[in-house]
Amino acid sequence: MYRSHTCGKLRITDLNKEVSLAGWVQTIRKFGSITFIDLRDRYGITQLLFSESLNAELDKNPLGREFVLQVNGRVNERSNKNKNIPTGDIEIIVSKFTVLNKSAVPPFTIQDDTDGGDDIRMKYRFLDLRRNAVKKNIELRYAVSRAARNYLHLNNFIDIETPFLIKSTPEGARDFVVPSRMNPGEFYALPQSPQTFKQLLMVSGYDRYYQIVKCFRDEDLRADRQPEFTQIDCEMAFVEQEDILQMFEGMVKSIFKEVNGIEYTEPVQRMTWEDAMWNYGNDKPDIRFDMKLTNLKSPFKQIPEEQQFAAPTGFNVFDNAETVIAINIPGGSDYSRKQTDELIEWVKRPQIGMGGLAFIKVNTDETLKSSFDKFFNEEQLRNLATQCNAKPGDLTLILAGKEERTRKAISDLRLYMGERLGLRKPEEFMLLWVTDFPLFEYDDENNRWVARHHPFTSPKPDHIEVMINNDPQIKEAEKYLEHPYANIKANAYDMVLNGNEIGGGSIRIYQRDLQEKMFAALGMSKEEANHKFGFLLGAFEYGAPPHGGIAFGFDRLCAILGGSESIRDFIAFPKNNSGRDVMIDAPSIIDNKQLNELQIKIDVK
RNA sequence: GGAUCGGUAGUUCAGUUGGUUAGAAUGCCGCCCUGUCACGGCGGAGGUCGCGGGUUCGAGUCCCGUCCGGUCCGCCA
Repeated sequence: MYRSHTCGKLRITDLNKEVSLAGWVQTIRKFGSITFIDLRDRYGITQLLFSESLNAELDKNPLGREFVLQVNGRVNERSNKNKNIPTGDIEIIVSKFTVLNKSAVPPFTIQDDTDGGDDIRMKYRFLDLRRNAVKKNIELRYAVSRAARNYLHLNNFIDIETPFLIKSTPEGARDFVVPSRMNPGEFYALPQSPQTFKQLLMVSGYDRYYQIVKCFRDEDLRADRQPEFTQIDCEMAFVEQEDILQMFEGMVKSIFKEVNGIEYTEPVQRMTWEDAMWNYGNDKPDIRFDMKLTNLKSPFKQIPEEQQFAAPTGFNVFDNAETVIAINIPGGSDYSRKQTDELIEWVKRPQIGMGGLAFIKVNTDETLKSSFDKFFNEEQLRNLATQCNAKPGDLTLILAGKEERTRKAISDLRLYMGERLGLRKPEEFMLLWVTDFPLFEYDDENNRWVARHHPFTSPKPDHIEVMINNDPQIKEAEKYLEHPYANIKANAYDMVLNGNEIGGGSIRIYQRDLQEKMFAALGMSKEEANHKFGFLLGAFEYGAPPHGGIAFGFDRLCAILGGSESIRDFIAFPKNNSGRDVMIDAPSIIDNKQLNELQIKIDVK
């Protein structure tokens, strides 16, 4: 037996017990005739005391950090207690020790506050995982998984595995492909999600399915995006949108409670996509703080008469712009020239890409100062400020330009200012359902309409006719906002947590003819649709029930619950920005024998 | 595909206007220490300044290229 207890277990109540422990050497503190060693395992740290003959023996067999050590000894009360650790009242007086394995000097310190940078820690991820900071993330991930499974199990969902080697259907993201040796020249694709399989399971009568499952997308990465990532993938039959929203806000609340101890009792707020875009410039608004936008001019939506841009013409930046949007910063009037200049530089960065930023200060004495004073008289300025809800002491920021870019920029600016004002409190969690997404969006690059969510999403019943009766082909990309398709809404919904999309889903199409019309609307020929999705269309002929579902980004959810921006911290063995695993050095070249078997020739430029 | 920041000791970083022998902290090694827990004290070793080219009397520092890493845009749900 290697150990009777773990290194986190023993307390003052275990005094004088004969115990054995095994673990890794965290630190060695030598004092000539006695030596303290902190022994670490997954559960904690216990102090070992080597004295007299044992200490002499240590001198003959010097230990190092991260050596694997097994000891026998007696639990002793410390003369100087350490209040910082749970085992701090006791120590083990060692009577026998065995070095189970040596360790090379680790390239960085295995401590909460390590000296290692990201690069070296990823290369030696197996050592990084020994650190508390990483370990608690991995444990949190397991807690989230457990909470989700418990909830879903209690609600009659069953976990069914679906295949990883499937057919490539390049809609949306790029597929990872896998060559088939037995079928030369042919390839499997790794699933971007188990979408069609879970729909087939609904046809099969498994009316509540879930899976915590790896998905794969061959797209460029970010701090919150990995090529392989995990989803909590769910589907239900005989449900309407409302059933799904209820069921899954229940799940997320249950995860909050079990993982973070948060009682989220109030119902999750709802917002249509159009309102989200209009008021926040963003389809995943952070509603922990208000600061709604004031739309002064926009082709996106008809602005009601009473809210229309009251400012007169004369300032060409506003006059020439497609869109003018303002945001009011409470208490911002004391911003100095330097600070407003900084904001202007901030929006001019390539990532934001605006030409500039206009502002009006409403000073506490109600005098006005704007960056475009010379174009307007005081009354006009005051009207504009009032229209933006600016009160004495406020600063109103105004962006003008092309609709899409301006809306995105002001949304980014809103988040940036919220951050600066400390309104994005990390300890606060605010959920939101965004509903009624557009069914289609226009792909400028390929000049065609594509499914915003995916092609299995059902249109709002009122919009089916518009979809069927209009030709998707349009010639001028500029006109897409006026195309009837631009206004078709989907039975689709996203769950948003603190400005992050954590889940998204839809009520699906379950009739063959409507699904065929959907494919046609996306510019797919009958043959193409049959070739790609014939199995699904066929299944819909055999009693497909109404169904819908949702998928949660598991890694991201864990990261947010753990208070981190980066999902890499919550994945045991993540990949870097270029999709590489720097520890095992993948991907890598394969040898000619393998290539020959696959009948593949490499032609790298 | 694009933008941007970085690469100097095992590690994290500093290195001024281009100028003698490239520094600090930490880690590592040795000696001393009976109550430490970020132990302490003394001493020591440790560098192809990512790589290649250029400018210059002289390059860690300036220029060009390239590789690697971080962040973001495009892309992706």
